[in-house]
Amino acid sequence: MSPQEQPVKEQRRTRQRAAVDEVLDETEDFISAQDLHAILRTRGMSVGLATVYRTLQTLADDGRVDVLRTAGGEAAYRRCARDEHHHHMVCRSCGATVEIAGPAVERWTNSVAKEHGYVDVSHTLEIFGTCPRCAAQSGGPAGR
Amino acid sequence: MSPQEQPVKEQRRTRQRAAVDEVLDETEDFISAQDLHAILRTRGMSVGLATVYRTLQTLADDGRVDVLRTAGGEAAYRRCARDEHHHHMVCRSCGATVEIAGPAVERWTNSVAKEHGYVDVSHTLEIFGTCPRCAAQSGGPAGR
DNA sequence: GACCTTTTGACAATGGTTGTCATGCTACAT
DNA sequence: ATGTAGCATGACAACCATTGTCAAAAGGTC
Repeated sequence: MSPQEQPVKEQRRTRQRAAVDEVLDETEDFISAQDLHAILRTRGMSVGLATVYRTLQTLADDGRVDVLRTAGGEAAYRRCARDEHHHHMVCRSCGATVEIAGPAVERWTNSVAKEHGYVDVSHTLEIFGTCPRCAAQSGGPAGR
Repeated sequence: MSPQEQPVKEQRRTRQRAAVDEVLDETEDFISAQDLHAILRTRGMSVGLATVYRTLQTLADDGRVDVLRTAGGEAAYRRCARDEHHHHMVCRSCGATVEIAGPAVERWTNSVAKEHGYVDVSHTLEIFGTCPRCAAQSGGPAGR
């Protein structure tokens, strides 16, 4: 309902944005602005921290990357493979991410919203767990 | 699986904790540590900000309050009415909160997790929208 | 190349949250 | 009631992610 279709404001192509884009392309899992900045530094491509923040924010606003708040309150970004709305299941130890679509959940949230008269609803849903690989490593039984 | 049942560490009862508890009891919606601290000040019950943070954190650790990260990354707390796992639908403008239980969602997340071999899963789900009252006020049609 | 805008970057500023540590208070034993 | 031990408190500094500032640099155009 009312999906303000701003055709994504035209932007200039700069070395810095290309660099951020590149890292996002190569990175499978969620990454924080700070980490991304650190990686750029490592590669010798010096980009201002503020610029990284601005670039990621712009990408997020345009829906070209997914944003996720970690438990610590930091923002993490990730290039989304699919355009439609979807969610993520993230591994607590290695960060491996699985994109998941849940039509059922979408329907459910909508019905709940309608039931209570809420309009213009959105929602966030993230699943955290331990992926098979990490589970296998850190000892099967004897949790910790 | 391994629900580390720490019987809630015994704690001393202090004036400050009682004060925080009281505010939580009276507050229907999510409230940030800062706001809670401000309220205490208003009432003349001076409690250190650090103490408010510590108290809320402890309560959250013990599962006696729900924690929610706002879009801005701030933590908001709320006494949960029900003990079992549940979610919230929060109004963007007035903060009115509805507690909702979604057995279907729980089952869905579990099946998704199992499907991908993830174990020890947890999840966060929050719904944001505009409650009927606020929707009525801020003009029906002509969004903004 | 000249020109106008957008973008960048270094750094300050902000704002929430946590750490520090001397002092205060609770709980419990005397 | 008094003493005692140790957790709790509070004032403030320290942190850390993020945002604001603004002059200098780069992109796009003519």
